[in-house]
Amino acid sequence: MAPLFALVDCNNFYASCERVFQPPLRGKPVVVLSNNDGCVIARSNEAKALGIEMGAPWHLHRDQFQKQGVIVRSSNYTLYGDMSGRVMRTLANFAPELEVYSIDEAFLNLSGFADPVAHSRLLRATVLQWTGIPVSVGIAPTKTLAKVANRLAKKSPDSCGVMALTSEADQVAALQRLELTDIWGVANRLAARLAALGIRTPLALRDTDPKMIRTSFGVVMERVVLELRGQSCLSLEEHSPDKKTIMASRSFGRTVTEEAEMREAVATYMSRAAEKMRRQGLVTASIGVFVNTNRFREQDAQYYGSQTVRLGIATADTAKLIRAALYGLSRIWRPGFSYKKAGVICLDLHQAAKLQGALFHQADDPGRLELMRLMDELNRRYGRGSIAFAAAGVKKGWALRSEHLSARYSTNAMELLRV
DNA sequence: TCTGGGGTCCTAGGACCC
DNA sequence: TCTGGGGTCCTAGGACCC
Repeated sequence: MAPLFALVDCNNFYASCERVFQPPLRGKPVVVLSNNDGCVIARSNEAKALGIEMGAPWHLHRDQFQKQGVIVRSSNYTLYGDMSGRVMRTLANFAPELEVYSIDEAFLNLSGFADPVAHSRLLRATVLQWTGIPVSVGIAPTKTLAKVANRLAKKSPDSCGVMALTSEADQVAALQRLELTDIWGVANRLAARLAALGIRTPLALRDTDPKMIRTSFGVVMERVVLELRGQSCLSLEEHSPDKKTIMASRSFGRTVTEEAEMREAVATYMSRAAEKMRRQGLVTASIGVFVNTNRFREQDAQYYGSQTVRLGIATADTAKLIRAALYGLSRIWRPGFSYKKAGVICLDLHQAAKLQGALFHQADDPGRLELMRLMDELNRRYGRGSIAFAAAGVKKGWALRSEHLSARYSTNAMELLRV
């Protein structure tokens, strides 16, 4: 069956969430600000009409907003996460397969539906009724074209929030109404490089030889071209894969100059990240710590420090991770700078459940420590990659100790050592 | 004698997304 | 004084192995 995707996108999501709980905000220009009330991260249509840009720093616009009667809200991510869940659960009633793409977007598989437009109108009305959130729907044979359709559904008042691009003629007409940077996967840098080759519009990109694009821009851009032509390269991903990294970072409301204060901040971020990690059933054997100064203050001395710390044993234990993070911080801390931001990243995440031997949870057990010592000895004596363990597809030292220290392999370890 | 070439791993950096 | 917080994927190049 020919693929047919619908992209459902919540309109001005954070601003719409605020309105659900404060109906008087309806019809008024509303903006939502980032952490520390730094900059604008969501705008109602009325705010957009006033020319307020995404990312506009609040401190530069505070007076203007006041004059224009713009209503300003600090962000409330718990609320938005909860509202997102309600929207997604509602959408799940409208398609056999659903991919939650972001907090405010989902792809639906509508292939085989007799009247996808009517279906999407019903979907739209239901989501509004059940959650109070207005959405737009774009329908097309590829995800990239569904994105295009969605954008046009938002732009065209007469579409009533649903736009389908099923025929090639419709697709061509739609692409003519957009800029290159409106295309999913094309931002300023790539648009500039494309323009240098004379490719200045979405239609021109669509009509460029994909092989040539692949040579000059790589496989990602080649897929964009094919998808614009109606050839589906990106499939629906129903099950979101495990995270590969987890980050916790913040900009400070004011600058930090004392190491003690920075240590406190890093410890807080680390415990936050560890919490996230445990909630997702993951562990890490490697974390990154970074600090940096305020890049907007060009008159200040700039510094960006980062350090990766390997733990040896994968864990989600907050205390162990904090110790490691503070060690990392001590390596990169330089006195004399005004720090603006810091954070930690959990790298190379693994599912705790898949790690055999429960080594990670009982690393203090003498028997297990002995086995680990044996494994280290093996590594030293035979070299990495030369023993049976490596043949099992083990990539890293710590993984060798973790994933393959089951009963089966530990027996082999003893035998190898006797040789 | 023949001094190649494929494969993997790691890191850094670039580009994109919401 | 004041400018967000997350993520993903790809590529290039060097080290190393066989």
